[in-house]
Amino acid sequence: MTDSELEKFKKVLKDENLKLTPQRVEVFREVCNSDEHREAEEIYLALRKRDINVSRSTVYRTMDILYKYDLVQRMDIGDGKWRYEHWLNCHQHDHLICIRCGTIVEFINAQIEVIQKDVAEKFNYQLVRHVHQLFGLCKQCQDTPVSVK
Amino acid sequence: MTDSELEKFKKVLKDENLKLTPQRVEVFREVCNSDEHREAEEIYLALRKRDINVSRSTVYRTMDILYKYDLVQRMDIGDGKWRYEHWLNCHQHDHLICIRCGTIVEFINAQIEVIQKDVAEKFNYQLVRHVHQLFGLCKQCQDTPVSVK
DNA sequence: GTTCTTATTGAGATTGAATCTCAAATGAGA
DNA sequence: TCTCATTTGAGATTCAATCTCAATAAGAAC
Repeated sequence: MTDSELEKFKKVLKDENLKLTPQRVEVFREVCNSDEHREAEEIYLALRKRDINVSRSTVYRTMDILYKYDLVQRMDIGDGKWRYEHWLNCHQHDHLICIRCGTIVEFINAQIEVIQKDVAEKFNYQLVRHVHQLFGLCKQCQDTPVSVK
Repeated sequence: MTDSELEKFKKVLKDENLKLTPQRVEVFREVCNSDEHREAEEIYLALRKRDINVSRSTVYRTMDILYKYDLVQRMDIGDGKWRYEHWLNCHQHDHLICIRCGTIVEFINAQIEVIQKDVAEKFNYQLVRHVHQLFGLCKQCQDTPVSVK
């Protein structure tokens, strides 16, 4: 987490009449300092591991704020849990997800964006956001035999 | 539900050593006779409305079977509930979803399929399935002012 | 620095979709 | 018709997420 990132967060809190608390800063720091796509629980555990005491409730609540004000992005891969990633550079991207090991890779494709706009226009929908996820087996999982117990 | 659809279902049950019960047939009939994208609970309530007594448990369990053997398709639009649609014609399609009224429209775009394959190949992923959802406002919701309470 | 007000925190309770449990009922092969 | 493994139904359980509320703390005013 750079100073400018922290400043951005402070500005959001100020603008929204939310208080700058050590807990909120620590949650934001934890999210900024990782490129993974993590669940709230994982972020909570990572904080505990660093001996930072923030309750589960506060992690969930802070993630809501970060998401609402576009400081994090979140995704749902169909298992009932939100995964969060920092959104500091804010470049739109989609995801490739390994169905065996769970590895998540980001990809960008300009063509698809154009087609999406065309499709929405064709159906008279005013496009707001999209979810585009490719599920498959990553190279490593293709090459690893499934263990039989 | 046509006779041939019922036969297909019977064949699946037979092949998988599952029993043909009236409850299973009624759940399958209910799903076949609607083009909506419904939750298990909605399917359960639709059955009750027709005075067909099938428990929630059985609806959930039957949907699992139908999904597993490709007799229905299901989707997750991020609200924690599976929506099911019959899969009798089995043509792959994606969805446009209105974020205000919930209307779901299907679309097909051959170009996107090609790009998806390219992306997966580029990252050495063996593509298995994908989720592609466009969220926005449908024409009617664009034209309807939001009521203020 | 002190006071005051209001937002925030933490712990545990609650929610809701989905799954699990187990006794009773039932399909379907012999 | 008999037998037995499968299925059903009702309620209990799971689990991520949200809610509740008393105690705590931020930060504005002085």
